[in-house]
This record gives sequence, C-alpha cells and structure tokens, in this order.
Amino acid sequence: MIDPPMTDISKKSQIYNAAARLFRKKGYKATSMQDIANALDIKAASLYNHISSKQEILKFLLINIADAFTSGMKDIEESSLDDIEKLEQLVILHVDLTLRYKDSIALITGEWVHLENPYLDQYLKQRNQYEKRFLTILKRCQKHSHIDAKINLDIALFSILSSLHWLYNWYNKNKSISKIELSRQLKLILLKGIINI
Amino acid sequence: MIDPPMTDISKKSQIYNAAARLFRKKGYKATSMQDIANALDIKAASLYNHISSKQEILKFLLINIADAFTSGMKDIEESSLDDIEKLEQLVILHVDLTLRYKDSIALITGEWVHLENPYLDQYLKQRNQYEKRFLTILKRCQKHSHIDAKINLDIALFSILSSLHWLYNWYNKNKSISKIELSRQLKLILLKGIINI
DNA sequence: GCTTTGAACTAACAATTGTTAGTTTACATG
DNA sequence: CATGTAAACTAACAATTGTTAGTTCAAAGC
Repeated sequence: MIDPPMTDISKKSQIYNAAARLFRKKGYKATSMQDIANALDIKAASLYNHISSKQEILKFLLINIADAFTSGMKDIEESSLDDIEKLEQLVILHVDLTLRYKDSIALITGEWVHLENPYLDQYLKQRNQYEKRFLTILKRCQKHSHIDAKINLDIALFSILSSLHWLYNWYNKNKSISKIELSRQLKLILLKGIINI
Repeated sequence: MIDPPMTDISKKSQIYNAAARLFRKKGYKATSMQDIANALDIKAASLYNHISSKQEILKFLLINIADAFTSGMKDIEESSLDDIEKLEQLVILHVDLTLRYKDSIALITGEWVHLENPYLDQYLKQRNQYEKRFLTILKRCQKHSHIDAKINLDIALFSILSSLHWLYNWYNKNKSISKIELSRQLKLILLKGIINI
C-alpha cells in the first residue's frame, strides 16, 4: 500500500497515486509536474513540500512494486507446495499485484528506463533475480518431467512473464471478469500448455 | 522496408532508422531531435531538410508496422490453410516482423500513445481490426473443438499477443537461437496449451 | 496569546524543447 | 563557366521543463 496514516490518505500518497495514474497514461517524460499538481488542484511548486523530485516519485513507485514481487516470490519458495503448485501460485501473485497496484504496475513494462542510476541498478538486479528464481522452479518441473523436455525454458519463461506483465493493460477494459476466474483462466492458458497430462 | 533508392540508403531512411533505435531505447518524448541528429552527425535543424516534424517520424514508423501486420493477416486469411495452421502462421508472421523491424516494432507496446490524432485513430482502428480477425480464427478453432470450450478466448488472445508483442524485448539478448527454432518453440508454448491433441 | 509548523502560494531561474528563417556550401547539369 | 539544387549550416524563436527561494496563511501546541 501507499498510505502511512490510517486516518485519511496523506498528501504524499495522493501525489504518488496521481503520478502513477499519469505516468501510466502518458509516460514519465511526458508527464509534467504541472500535470501532477493539476490533478491535485495545487500549484506545481507546492509538490516540493512533500516530495523531493520527480525522479523520487518514479523511484518510489518502482522500488515498491519490485519489493512486492520479491517478497511474494519468497513466500512461495518457502511454502511446502510442490513445483507445479508453485507455478500456479506465481500466476495468482501476478494477478493479485496487478489488481492491487493498478497504475504503478504499468511502469514495469517500459517506464523503468527513466530511473536513474543508484536505483536503476537496484531495480534491474531485483528483476533479474526474480526471473532467475522463476526459472529455477520451471527447471525443477522439467527435471521431474512435468514439462516436456523439448520445451526451451528461457522462451517459456519470457512468454509467461510477457502475458503476466501485460495483464494490467488488458484488465481495465474487461473488469467484468472476476479475479478468481482470471487466475483460473491464466493458469489454464499459460501452464496447461507446458505441463504434461 | 524503409529504403526507397536501391543504390545506398537515403538520408530520410537513415533518419527513420536512427529515430526508431532511439525511440526504442529512450522513448519518444525522451528522444530529442538533437539526439537523432547526433546519431547522424548533423545538426538538429538539418533534419528538417528531409522530414517535416518529429511527429511525422513516429507516424511513419507506426503506420508502417501496422500495415505490415494487416497485410500479413490478409495473406493468411486468404490462404487455404486450416484454422490451426493459420494460428501457426500468425506466430510465424509475428516472429518474422519482429526480426525484420527490430527497432520500430518496440513502439507498439507503448510509444503509440504519443501519436497525434488524425493518425492515432487510424492506428488504433487498424490494431483493433487485427485483433478482431485474430479472435475470429480462434473462435473457429473452438467451434470445431480444437480449443477446449472452457477457455476464455479473450484472455487467450490477449495472452498470445502479449508474448508476441514482447518478443522484440527478449530477442536482442538471445540472438543465439535461430528464427526457425524460435517460431517452433512459440508455436509449441503458445498454441499447444490451447489445442486439444 | 504567542509561537511553531505544515503547506500552500508567487516569482524567477537556467536549461532544453521543436521548429523556422535565412544563408552557405558542394556538386551535378546545362 | 554558369546555374540549379540538395543539404548542410547558424541564429533565433517561443514555449515548456524541473526546481529553488522567499513569502503568506491558517491551524495546533504551548
């Protein structure tokens, strides 16, 4: 979540939320501080009472999601589920986070390139590790013959992650479908194809 | 293709190519005319001897790819292949165009939002039609029981297209794999899961 | 009631943006 | 040689960018 005080939503959080929505719609570079300020009915300069820079907003949003994925992965790894169930749980994790972080999740498909360098490195490192851990689970599935030996797991991983990362884009115009059903369908479509029997 | 004269590559084409590479790496808004000019070792103002505006470059690149997809779809629809073979052929089409238009293909995942409005509408219309025609083929597969009835085809379509649109991003760091093998794997991974026996 | 503080404001900044106008240079054609 | 053209150049433009400094105002804490 984004809101520290439980009374009502803090101004800082409001800024993050508004920025996320705008970054999603127009992109980071095309979103001006004026745009963000307008969304909150204040002047651009007033934003700096709450945040230190535009870049800090992007950093906050991206590091936040990255952490959410990392911690979700950890929970799944440490569970006692078998490998296929772990894959299913990863699908659910992505659906979950997509619905929870509706706007800022969009940044991971492209806007992260505008992150600057102490944090860009951190973000990419975290992302690479996530993919590596995802791949490890796939490898164990293949080793135990749950995935056909002729499947190239690098391609399978990229394919699965593409769909899951792109989900945010598709979901907003199809809100009719329930979260449960969405997860069920994605497990079918993404996993059934690579799991024998 | 991008090069009209067959002698050597025209300046206009060089501009389109350089811009595509930069748009891909930094995004449309973050790429300045100076950036493009620097890539060609000329001054920014000199670009206007060959092109009329930055927006025109984006328009050219996007309409070009959209046309390539539309015409590829038409060829497949008019072929005498059965529906499953048509799906396989669509996968090949995407792989083909991804390798052919290495850079500008990247624009379709996000930078199209910066297209302005006579052309934005045209682009989106073309894209929607493409998806509709893709879906039609999927529906026929399901009607003839090649795809399980419990699969939601809207989700299946979005999932397939996500992987195929994202391919450009993955391919550059994995050039070791051949085009043939890549198509084969994607057909397996994307289609085998939704096609019965 | 005085003081502190949070949060808005105005004004200004230096830099960068896309683009235009006018000029110069190099080369090919007559 | 003279001329025309293609394509580079310089200089300048108006607008917008993110950000800083300094100020004002209202509410909270003492």
